[in-house]
Amino acid sequence: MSHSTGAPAAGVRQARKQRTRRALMDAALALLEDQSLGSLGLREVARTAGIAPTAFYRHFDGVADLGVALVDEALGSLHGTIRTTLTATGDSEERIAGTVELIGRLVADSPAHVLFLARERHGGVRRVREAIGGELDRFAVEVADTLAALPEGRGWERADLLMLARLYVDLMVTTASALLAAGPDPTARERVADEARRRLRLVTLGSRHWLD
Amino acid sequence: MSHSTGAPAAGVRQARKQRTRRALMDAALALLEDQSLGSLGLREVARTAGIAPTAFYRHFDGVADLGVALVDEALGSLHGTIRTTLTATGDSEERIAGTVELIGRLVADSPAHVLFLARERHGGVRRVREAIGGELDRFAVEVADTLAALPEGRGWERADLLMLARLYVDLMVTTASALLAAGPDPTARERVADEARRRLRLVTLGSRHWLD
DNA sequence: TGTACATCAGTGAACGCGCGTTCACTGATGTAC
DNA sequence: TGTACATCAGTGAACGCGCGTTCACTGATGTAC
Repeated sequence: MSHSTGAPAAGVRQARKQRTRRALMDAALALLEDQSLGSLGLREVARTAGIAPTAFYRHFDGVADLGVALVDEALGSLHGTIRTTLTATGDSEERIAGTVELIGRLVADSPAHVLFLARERHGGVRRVREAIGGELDRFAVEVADTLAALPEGRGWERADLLMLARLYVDLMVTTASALLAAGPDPTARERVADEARRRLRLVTLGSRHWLD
Repeated sequence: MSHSTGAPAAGVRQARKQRTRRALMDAALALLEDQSLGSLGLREVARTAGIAPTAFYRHFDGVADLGVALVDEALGSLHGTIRTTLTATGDSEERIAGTVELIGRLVADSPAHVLFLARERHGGVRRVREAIGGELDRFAVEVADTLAALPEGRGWERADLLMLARLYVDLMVTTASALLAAGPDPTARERVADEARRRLRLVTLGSRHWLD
């Protein structure tokens, strides 16, 4: 039986390595639920992942390096998503609701990643802090570009568009973090979402009168 | 000479204890410049403060306890200050400038405290995180009360006032943190201050049309 | 297909080190008379 | 003011422990022929 079919042949080793790497990142995310990256131990992560401490080095230089990989994973896939939401048809109230829903889904789907980002954005590990800052900056630039292409962005100076985009990004990060802090209680979550929509409404209102 | 004047008599011991406590907190603040509270060691702090590790326990239960004391110190004195700025006479543009200046002064006067707050606000030590959250909440309530008493606050619902107050608090924290990240370069600092003023202008603009 | 050799992810022992916490102590400060 | 006792901030030795990193290794997977 075992030798009958044309097996995938190559890549078994590579696939196993990927699985171990995944296990290390998942273990780290779980442990980071109640501590910060700076206090996360290499042995602790390896133990949780079920491998020997020394095998850690086959995947990462150290814990900070793993942290940077987590940043890529958490924010790398996000870029396209927000553009879709912002350019969705409908009035601004609908787009606001869509944005808050998007954040809600993000937090529901990958709570550990979101917590990690909120915690390490100003955390004690420089390389990770800078990686997050860089990603969020690039993200803000994309939002600014999207806004520039919308009718609402007509006549805006670039600096103002960037300011608005960064404000939106900060609001989104704050909302995500507040949603996490609210815990699993639906009432508390709805309260956070409601406040987030009010904030977005206020900012949208301000931007509508920016050129007055 | 040494026995001539009526010396303070009592309180020498207490004064010395206070000085050691101060030294511990200063040592911690210095060490927290490039790490987070969760990875800060008791021995490390004691060593930097110049006392034996065991003496630490005469002042704090542990590093988390010291962290809570730092939160009180950093935010406890702040409450009165912002009310003065918000109720200052002048148009909104002047009050915006005053607020950003206030934050600038705060960051210039106690950079270590501000960095500590930004870092531990979402940090890995629950007690400290909750202490900061509680202080900022109380702070937002004060801002909301102040806004309610201003002519601009007429006719606002309480929930909206609180939303606006919390938004202002978040903007201030974000600005303080961005100022720190900008480093000592005056040009970079001015760029951050400029963006902060733009943000406040936008939010003020939105609030002016909130009741339309 | 079968064989011989190369690669390399994961192992386990070993190292020196700094950690948090305990304990009995010291000696200056405080207090009662 | 002087004396005798109490308080208590800070000391220093000692403990067991988990840490990050090194090293030579194993054995399954990959490759060349």
